Amino acid sequence: MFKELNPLLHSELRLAVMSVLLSVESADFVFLREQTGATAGNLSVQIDKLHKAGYITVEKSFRGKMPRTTCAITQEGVTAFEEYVTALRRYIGKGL
Amino acid sequence: MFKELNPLLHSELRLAVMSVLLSVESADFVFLREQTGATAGNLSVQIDKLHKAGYITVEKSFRGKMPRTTCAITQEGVTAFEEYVTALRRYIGKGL
DNA sequence: ATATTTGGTTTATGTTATAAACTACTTTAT
DNA sequence: ATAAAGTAGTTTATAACATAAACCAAATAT
Repeated sequence: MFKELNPLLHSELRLAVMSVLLSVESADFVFLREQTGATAGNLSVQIDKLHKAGYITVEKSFRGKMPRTTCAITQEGVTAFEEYVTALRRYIGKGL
Repeated sequence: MFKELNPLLHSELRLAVMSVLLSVESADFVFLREQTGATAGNLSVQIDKLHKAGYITVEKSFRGKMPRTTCAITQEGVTAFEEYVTALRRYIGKGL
């Protein structure tokens, strides 16, 4: 009856990160922190989990002398997100 | 940008329970266990949380000599669910 | 009589989310 | 030149959560 909700996506912050990345092509750490309102620590951890799952890419570079972390969603991430949304429908009904 | 997702509802099993209760008027423990596929222990705990939050009513009675637990969603529960779904929209976009 | 099933609850454990503390470095003010 | 403050994160400690396993009480089947 109820399909499992991908636990990697069923997390408020990770879901927010994916949501932002779906709409912007790529985003750096600071932008994600601002958009999601998360603390840097929490964001760092959740980015790592999404990265290890293969749902996002993470590139470290320098903007001038300052470090910079840039994230983007992968095709795998897009697919996983879509499947999550589909599964979620069962739970929340036609309402959404 | 992202509204908080009510943590009481942002749980796979509690969401499934609410989903069932939204569609059936009332349901007993066994029915909920069957529909959700949850273990009895987990279900017991989650029903308790939803009850304490005022989202569902829990009535204990006997069917013959066997105990029976019957649950139903409250108006408060319906409202909370609807708000959860609304908030969720922000995260999952038009996709759903 | 004893073993199994039913309908649960309680408790123990592993997982998760999160904040707080920390690292490393840069910029700005003195 | 040095100190103070800011930037961009990571690591770690803790609290909350989900879940399974163990348990209880009564009924039913063997």
